[in-house]
Amino acid sequence: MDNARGPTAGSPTLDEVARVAGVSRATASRAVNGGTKVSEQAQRAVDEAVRRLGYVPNRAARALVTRRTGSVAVVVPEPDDRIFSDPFFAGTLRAATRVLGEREVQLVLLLARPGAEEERMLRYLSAGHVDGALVVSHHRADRLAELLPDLGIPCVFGGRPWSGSDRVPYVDVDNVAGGRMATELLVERGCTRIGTIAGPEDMTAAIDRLAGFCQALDAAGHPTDRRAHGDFTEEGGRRAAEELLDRHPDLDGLVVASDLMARGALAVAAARGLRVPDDLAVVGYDDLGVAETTDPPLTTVRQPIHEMADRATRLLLDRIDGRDAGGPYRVVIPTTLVRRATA
Amino acid sequence: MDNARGPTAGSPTLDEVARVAGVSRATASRAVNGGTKVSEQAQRAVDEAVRRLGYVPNRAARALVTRRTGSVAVVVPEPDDRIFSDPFFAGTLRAATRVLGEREVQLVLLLARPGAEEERMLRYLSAGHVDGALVVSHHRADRLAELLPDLGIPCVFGGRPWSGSDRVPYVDVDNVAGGRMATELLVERGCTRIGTIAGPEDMTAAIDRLAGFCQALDAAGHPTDRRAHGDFTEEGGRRAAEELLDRHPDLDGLVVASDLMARGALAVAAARGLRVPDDLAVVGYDDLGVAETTDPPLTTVRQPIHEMADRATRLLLDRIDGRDAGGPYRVVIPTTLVRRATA
DNA sequence: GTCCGCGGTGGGAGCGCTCCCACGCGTGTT
DNA sequence: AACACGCGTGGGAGCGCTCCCACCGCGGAC
Repeated sequence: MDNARGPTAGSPTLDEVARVAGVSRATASRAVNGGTKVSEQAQRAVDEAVRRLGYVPNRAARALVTRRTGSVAVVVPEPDDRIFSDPFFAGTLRAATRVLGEREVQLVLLLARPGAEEERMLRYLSAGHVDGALVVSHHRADRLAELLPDLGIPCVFGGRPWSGSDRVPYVDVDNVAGGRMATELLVERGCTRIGTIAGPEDMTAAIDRLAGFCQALDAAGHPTDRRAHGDFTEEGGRRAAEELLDRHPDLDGLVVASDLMARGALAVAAARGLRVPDDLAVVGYDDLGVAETTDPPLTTVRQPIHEMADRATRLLLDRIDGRDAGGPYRVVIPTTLVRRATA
Repeated sequence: MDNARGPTAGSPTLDEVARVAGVSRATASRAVNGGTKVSEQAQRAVDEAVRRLGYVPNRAARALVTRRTGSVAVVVPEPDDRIFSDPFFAGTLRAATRVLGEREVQLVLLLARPGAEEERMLRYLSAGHVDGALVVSHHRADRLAELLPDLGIPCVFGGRPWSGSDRVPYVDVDNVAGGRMATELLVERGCTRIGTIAGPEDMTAAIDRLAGFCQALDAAGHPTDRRAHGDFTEEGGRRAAEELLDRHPDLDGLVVASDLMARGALAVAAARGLRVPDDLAVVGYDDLGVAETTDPPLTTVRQPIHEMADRATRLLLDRIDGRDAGGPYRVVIPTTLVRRATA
């Protein structure tokens, strides 16, 4: 890369590449863009020129004519700080970064609090500044899943959206099955008084896990009314556990909708002198780092969020490229049970 | 917004706006871009046309001629998942989003693990795909602060970089003062056997806090060798506290470099039957949500990270606009002590 | 030998925008 | 009365790229 170059001071253009390679600009363009219909000789000459000049295509110029920006938005409609500590979000962002990076696609982060910012976000998306949107939405409040399909921009949801899930493609973890598996483990273990610390009632993941819990208990003929709700934080899990154990001191099994909440519950159990798993068997949910470090190590349901986000991103890319564009599309990734010491 | 428009199916162009407003494209352009030298009448006509057509400027076309992309990168050189749970990072991202949103500047997120991805990131940054970079870097490992200034792209660091801090503008919290304040509080309280749980030795924030700790103890004539290191996590704090209390069972004051670690330490103290603050006074660091919910509520040093990130982003924008471009620039934001129950 | 077809090529238009420059007009200065 | 100068304006070039289309040469089919 010798930066001392021709007439213009800035970065080299395709014209310069063409001149150095001794071909026309059109041929240089073809060669640069994965050369079909380019002779081997021309291809080599262009490659060499690109290397020598340190040529990098000008994104803006390309976008102007192709009407593609080469960037996608990751949309987070509700960025209270909690979203960052949410491993679901973190994992999604990581996987998305990787997949998009492979394709040289930019990741534009759009955080918007409900209200004015939400509107600006919609305007932004409809203005064609990005080629597509990956939405990491969680709560009932936002109506994004209803609005986005009408904007005419390809989008995919990471996690089933609260409403509009029939109109919008999404990739989700099989939370119903996950909740069921966790509960069945306790049933098989011989627990008969099984409760749950569920997640917030306005999040689909929480609803689904609770549904799985109920399915399993119904099938076993156990009652399903031993529940408390937490907010997916450790502190929330602690509070919910206190409440639940106050109401049902005879609990012998506990399904907790997140590992963080399970850690809080474990602390409460310890404080009350309950031995885990002998007096109280506990199953968590996530397996994203926390479960291995609890005391005792937590038996839990593993969410393959990395795989999920990977799939979601690729699905989005496919839709942007016009593949798979037929109708809504959904992928549900199976969960697995990871047995450790608490059940 | 009537989308049934003239000849072209796509979004309206400036030409159409000009035609509808009855002015030339040049005048329309001036009016759209914060009209200097535009008559009030023309301005009104253009505004009206923009409104009626739902005109949104084409970013690519604008970028092509202005040589400005209207986007900046937030660079995270080391995205192990922990970065996401790091409140420092979360706060930075939030504040940056807000400031950039005001100016309609895109936030492009660049996560790169050391190695091949790092190189791609540098190539990306030097290719002019973004107008500037806000680097949220923490560890000693990355050499970004040394490499970035030579790339000819405006950049600002959030948090003092490990090396190259003389060449690069940054905004940081005054961690030395913070560590000193925390320690002085314990000294004033009458503690004489004061220890610290410091952060990782390869992070400037941790080093600085430790330096402040030593300053205060030196000034008071107390020894500074009662230390252990943690990794800023609760579990790490727990381990460090065990180690420190094993070595120095007579400790009566403890300065902890993060609230999360302090929470772990608090648990250890409780397990050992130490009353806080009577037997052991504890001061944390961060005050970003955790400190309020510990038991007892944690006295801590508040990091105004939001303000920090806000300043950093504005500084970056200034440099991009050519203001303040003279030499390295640094801002250090003061910390404040928040007294609660542990000291 | 003529003609078609096809792989490879170059010319040129044009994507939507900004900005330079020249122009016309009214006002103030000499 | 002649000139300078400001402001608001429009014409036009050109940013760097892709893609359409015409072209050229060569092989095979007739």
